[in-house]
Amino acid sequence: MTEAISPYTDDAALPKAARGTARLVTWNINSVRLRLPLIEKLVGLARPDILCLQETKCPDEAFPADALKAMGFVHQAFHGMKSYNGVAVLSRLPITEAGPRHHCGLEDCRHLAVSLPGGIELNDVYVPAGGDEPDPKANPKFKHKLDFVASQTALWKKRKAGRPAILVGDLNIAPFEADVWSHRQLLDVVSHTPVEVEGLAKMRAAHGWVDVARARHPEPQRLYTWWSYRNSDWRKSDRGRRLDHIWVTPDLAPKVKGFHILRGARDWTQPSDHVPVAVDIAI
DNA sequence: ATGGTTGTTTAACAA
Repeated sequence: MTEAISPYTDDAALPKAARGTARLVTWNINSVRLRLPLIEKLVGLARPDILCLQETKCPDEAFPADALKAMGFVHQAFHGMKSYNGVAVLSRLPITEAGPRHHCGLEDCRHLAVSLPGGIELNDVYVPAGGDEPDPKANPKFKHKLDFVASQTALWKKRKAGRPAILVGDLNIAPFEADVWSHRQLLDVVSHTPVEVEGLAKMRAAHGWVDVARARHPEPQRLYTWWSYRNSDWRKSDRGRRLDHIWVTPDLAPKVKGFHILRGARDWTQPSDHVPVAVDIAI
């Protein structure tokens, strides 16, 4: 399963999905309404069968369902709110919503679970960013982040193993040293602190999740999916982090036939600060 | 060390 080649693609270099696979793309879109043209561009380039979005920033009654149907996503599940958060699963394949939406006693639109044909459960997750101060006592947003990850851990621990499942999304944690531009300089920066990394490791272990990116591209290969808006030249400084993840249950790992980080999207007009991440699975 | 940018909504707030 290991590949020495880079999973990064710029616009022209993205291969078609392998025969007999479905292509699933996850993307923190940072406003679905503002970036509809970018979704259209992604669809033309990558032809995803399923597109999982985070940070749609859009209440359900204002969700651009018709425009996305016109792009071929006739099956949709979305769960949004005003201004913040929001997740959506857009699909060419039939989906039915199944599973919990709420965590930490909040209805803050960070998790959607759907069933795919064949009974695979797909989870679209948006973990809280956690604010600036990595101290749960001083910073309620960081506490919420840790609590949310713990809630996910409890959920996956009690879920029966053996059923094929996929978990994707913006988990807002870069778990390994090669997932950030400087391990040493980010040890105290929310997204890469030891307590978050440990929390995410527990969540992963709770269901035997396979981290697709790292299974195919082990350390020390550096992998990022997010580059801050606050760098004048993101490509030159390359101060990225791997915050967006695709996890599969062990039975699905051998069915993963392709994995791509669409880095070129960071240079599109009015880009998201996250880029799309794609996986091709024989399902 | 600090500040750097973006989106939603309109001066903060979150990321």
